[in-house]
Amino acid sequence: MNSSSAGKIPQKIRRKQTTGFAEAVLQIVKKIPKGKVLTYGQVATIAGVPRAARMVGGVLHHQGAWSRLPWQRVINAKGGISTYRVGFGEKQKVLLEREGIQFNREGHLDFKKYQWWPSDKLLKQFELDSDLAQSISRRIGFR
DNA sequence: TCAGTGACTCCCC
DNA sequence: CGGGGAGCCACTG
Repeated sequence: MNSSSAGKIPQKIRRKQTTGFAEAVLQIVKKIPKGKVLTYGQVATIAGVPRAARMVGGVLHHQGAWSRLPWQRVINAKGGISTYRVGFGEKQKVLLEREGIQFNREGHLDFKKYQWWPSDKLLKQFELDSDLAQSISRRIGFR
C-alpha cells in the first residue's frame, strides 16, 4: 500500500503506518524470534533502505508500546535500549530480560549471544538483494 | 511543494 | 566510556 491509496481510507479508521517501508518493517520485526534482537539499522537494511534506521524507530513508535508487535526486540547499534527517551526504556528492558536477555552494567547486551539474522528463505521473501544480505550478515558475524 | 522531525548511526575528541 | 555534531531519509502538515 502506498500513501496515495492510503488516502482513500475513511477517516474514522485510525490506521497504523501501512506504506511500503513501514509495512516491510512490521513484517520483519514480527519475525524476530523470542530472545533475539535486531538493530534499527539492520531492520532498515532488510526493509531495503540501509540508512533509514530513524524511520524504523518512527514506525515502531507509531505502533505503540502496547502493540502486539515484539518491538522490544529492536535495539540500537550500541546494543542498548533507545526507548528511555520516550518513557518505555524500563518496560523494554523488562520484556527482554523476561526472554532471557541479559544486559551488562553499561546497559548493553552481547550481540554474539542475541543477534538474529533472517534465514535465506526469509531474506528472499523480504526481497533483500542477496549480495547486500551476504555482506551485511558477514559484517554482523553470520558468516 | 518543502521544511521539519526523529524509538538512529557514525565519527571525533 | 561519553558526549557533541553532522548526516540520514520516509513521512507529515
